[in-house]
Order: sequence, then C-alpha cells, then structure tokens
Amino acid sequence: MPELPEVETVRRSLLPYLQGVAVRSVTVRPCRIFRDGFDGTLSEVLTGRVFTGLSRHGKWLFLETDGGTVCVHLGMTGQLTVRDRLRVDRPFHRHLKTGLERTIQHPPDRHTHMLAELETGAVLMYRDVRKFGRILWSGLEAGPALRERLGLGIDPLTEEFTVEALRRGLESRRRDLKSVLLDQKFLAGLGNIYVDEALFLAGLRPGRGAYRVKGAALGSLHRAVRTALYKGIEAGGTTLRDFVSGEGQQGYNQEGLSVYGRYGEPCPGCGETLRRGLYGGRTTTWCARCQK
DNA sequence: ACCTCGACCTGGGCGC
DNA sequence: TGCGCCCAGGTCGAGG
Repeated sequence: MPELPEVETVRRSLLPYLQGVAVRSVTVRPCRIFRDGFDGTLSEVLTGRVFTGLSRHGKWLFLETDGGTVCVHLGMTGQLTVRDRLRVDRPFHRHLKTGLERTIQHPPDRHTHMLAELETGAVLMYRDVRKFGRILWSGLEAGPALRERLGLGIDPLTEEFTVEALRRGLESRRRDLKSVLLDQKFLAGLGNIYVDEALFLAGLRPGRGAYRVKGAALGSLHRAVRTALYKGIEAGGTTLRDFVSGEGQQGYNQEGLSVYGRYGEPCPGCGETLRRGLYGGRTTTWCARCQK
C-alpha cells in the first residue's frame, strides 16, 4: 500500500484526533513489527505522554510527543486508524470486484498489533496483515537526527528536492532509473506505483541508466515526481486492496492511474499497448512509444 | 561500492 | 468446493 501519498493521507486524517491528546494506556501484542525498538518498549515509554505533533518524512510517520517520537512505517499492509466511540463499528467490507478490505471503523482483530487508548476515549490502532511494517520509539525529536538514524534521503515534497539535487543523485548511478528512484536513501517516499506514474508523466523509460538523464529531462522528471505525488494526495491515496486513512476511508487515486497495473491496456497518451517488465525486482509498466 | 536475489508474511485470485 | 500456484503497494541482509 503505502507510499508517500498514502502516509500523508493518514497523517492528515489522524491529526485532529491526536494533537494535544494524552495517551491513557497502550497494549502491544509481541510481534516482529516492534523488533529493534530503538530506545524502549512502546507501552512503557508512551503511556501518559501527550501527542504534540504529527509529521512525515518519505514513508515514515512520526507521532511526536513531549518525550520522544513514535516512528511508524506501514510496510505493505499497515493500517493506522482511530476507533472513535462517537462513531459506529462496521464489519470489514470486501468489495466484490476489487477485493478491497476496508471499513469505516472496526474493532481490533487478530491482525491488530497495537492499541493506544487516548484520554478522549478514542483508540489508536495499528493493524498489519503481512507484518512488514515497523513501529519503534525514539527519544529523538522528529528532525534531521532521526531522519539520519532511519537512513532516509530527500523527501520529494520538501524544498530540499531541487532539480540540482535530482541531477546530483542520478549522475553517479549506473543503475536503471526505476531502481534509483525506489532507493529510499536517495529519495524517500516513492514506491512502485508512483515511480511508474512519474516516469510516464516525465516520458522516461524505467530501464534508462540513471546517469543518462540530463538537461530538460531532469526538469521533466522533477516536475513529474511532484505531480504524481500531489495527485495521489489529492485523491486520498491509492487503494488497490487494503489502504485506508486514519478514519478508515479508502482512497481514489487508483481510478486515475495512467500506467501502474494497466499492462496490456492501451496507453492513455498514444494508444500503444502498455508493456510490462522487471526493474529493481519490481513489476514495471510503461509505454514504449511515449517513454524514451 | 555496487548490484541481484531471496527472505520476511498473509491472503486473494485464478486455473484446473 | 478445493487445492496448488502465483502475485502483491516495502525493506533488509547475504552473497556475487
């Protein structure tokens, strides 16, 4: 699921539930999600703390408190949602055609690995079927030091992401463009969906050597990365299967995707049949005519 | 230093 | 209806 636009969607939706609110109690089910917990056991350090802010860098979400930061990575299937006593629980809903597993609000189930009861009565829950996500505690404030500790590169929606920064990152790399754009140590936030979309918008083939992107193409790629991400955020994220916002709402960006997952369909630009291949170990879709 | 590959997990879809 | 196989939005570490 979750690339930068999905994590940003979760951040925005959770903000009003968490800002200035204290944690009453925390329940954690032992799970690999909490491996290498950095600076302490979550339930011990988080109880009684007040959420002072909610920020994001790349695909990492930072729940800031008065004594440290809860760092959350949603992996492939992570869901960070609020269960609000003012709203009504609904059962999981499986879309007949798409298989979407989503709900407006649900009680904890066997895949719910963390519950944080808030002083408002609402409960912050983390659910993750495949358990590729991470939750860890850091005594550091969300900022450069924490970002460094997580090994994160430039977030493309910050002013640090310039055409010049993009050029510097690409010029020394012999690998294919797609692999380089997926590298979180270089750019933090792009995943398989938004890389394919950005490369289509930029008119660049995923297999092109990163160092061979020069001149006007750099500007196009820079713009395309931001456009693809902003579009995803505006649509509330891409829900292919189980992505939901903090309030359990699905996203709608999947309806506006140009190439991702559309192998065999006509290119929205020229009508040519979209091709599929493997780059950076990931299924990749592109138009051989529009992308050079 | 770089790159590729498999591992980590569970569940859905599809073909037989 | 059921079984086996393939696939999936992300990282991480081993090995070449």
